Amino acid sequence: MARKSLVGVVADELLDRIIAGDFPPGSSVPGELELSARHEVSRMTVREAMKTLEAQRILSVERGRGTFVNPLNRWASLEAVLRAASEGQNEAAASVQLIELRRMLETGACELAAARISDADIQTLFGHVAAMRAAHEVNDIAAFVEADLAFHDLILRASENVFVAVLFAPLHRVLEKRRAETSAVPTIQEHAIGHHQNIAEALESRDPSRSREAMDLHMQQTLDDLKTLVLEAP
Amino acid sequence: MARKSLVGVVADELLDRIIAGDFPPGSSVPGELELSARHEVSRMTVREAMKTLEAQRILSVERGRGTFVNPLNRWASLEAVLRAASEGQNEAAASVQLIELRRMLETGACELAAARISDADIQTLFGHVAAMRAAHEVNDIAAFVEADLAFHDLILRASENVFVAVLFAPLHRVLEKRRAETSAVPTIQEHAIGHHQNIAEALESRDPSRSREAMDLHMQQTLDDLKTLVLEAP
DNA sequence: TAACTGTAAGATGTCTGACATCTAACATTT
DNA sequence: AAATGTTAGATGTCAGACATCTTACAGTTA
Repeated sequence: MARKSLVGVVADELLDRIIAGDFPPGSSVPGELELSARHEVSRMTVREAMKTLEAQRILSVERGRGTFVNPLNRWASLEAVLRAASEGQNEAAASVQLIELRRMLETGACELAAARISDADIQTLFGHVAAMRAAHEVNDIAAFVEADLAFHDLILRASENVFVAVLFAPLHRVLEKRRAETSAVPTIQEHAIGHHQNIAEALESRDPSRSREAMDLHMQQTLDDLKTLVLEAP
Repeated sequence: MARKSLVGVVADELLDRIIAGDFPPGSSVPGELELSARHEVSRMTVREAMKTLEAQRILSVERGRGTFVNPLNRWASLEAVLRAASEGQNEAAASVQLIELRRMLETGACELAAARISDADIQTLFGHVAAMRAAHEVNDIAAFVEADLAFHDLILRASENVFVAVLFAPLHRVLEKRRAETSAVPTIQEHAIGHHQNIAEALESRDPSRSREAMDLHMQQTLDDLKTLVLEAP
């Protein structure tokens, strides 16, 4: 594990304090000098930390006046918004909203892919499904998850829409660990295999709306799985 | 207009050179010292510029080794990806892909909103449609666009999904000016009014799939309008 | 020969202190 | 009362220095 630089630590701590409500949106954060004293680093280090938060539109720096916290809906970092939205008892709600978002992007990408995916890629999709079946047989969770991710990634790429991939990347990072958990349940694995098979067949038929529907059912199942897991968790 | 700081200028110029292909993905950018000489600024200014690009996942800085350009699909900034994707003759394709993305988010949000929007908000929606009609009568383009944007923003908020709003914000900024152009055509205004009316009525019926369909038709029309405009443009 | 080790070059990480410039509030002058 | 000057405090930029990490290479040793 890479040790974090001081800049990263300061940026994290500052973001934590913002999320904790120490500096509500619209208010100003302490001056660079005060922060450098607070965190026991030089002013330049504080400035670099600020720059990273400014690039994510979390802070607005105004020369001569100070540095201000932007309202949450202007933040450009999905991870930061997730941290803020997961505060308190909102973690479950945030998880559901993330799946909702994923559903929009994946069903949309699947609909586009139906008209654009190559024959070779379709065969690869069936290959991934076969790999999922094989992994399920021998109870190899890691291999199962890998084939699962490859399946979805391929559809994303087959949509030939760069921006979808860009917006999906942070979502992918956030949902990664949760997917490993859900995929550990054998019953859920079987459901997933069936859904993936349906999606691949729908894409093979080149029918956009059927493809979208197939992916939508899969997403609905994922959402249901998450809800039962969240509800059952102590 | 605010004059840009040196940091912003250096970051922009560096991003320009990256997009121009001077430093392809995977390769390293010149060292901080070399860049500070090239742009005639201090090393600290270069470092702060790098930090902004690193926060957008455009660059990866590795201590002791150098600074490297990430592949485009890891970039977290929609604006930067748009600039890169619009290079050469790809601008039209990029515009189409942006609309495709907008379609996914707006239809998804509309579907969610159908089950969550309040009665008061629905009345406000009809109010916005009325405002669009009034603006159309007197040919007030600015007022028309304002009501149009307010209509869509309200649906986004009514979806009660924070992350959708976060992802949509940069899209909004990018598409803002284009919408002003398309909204200037009277025929397109009439089309838009009809579609908005349908969307509001669909939401009023609380039918998610009907609401999604109504928004989808609107997005389809927007895409068609864009295509004819792009094709007709000299 | 092969493996280990020390050295040095080059890169980023951080610090210190200084000066420049912008903003806002206050004091002064007209 | 309005215009102007002053000042405090904030961010913007600079210069130079030292620390630390990575890599390559030469030299040493088994």
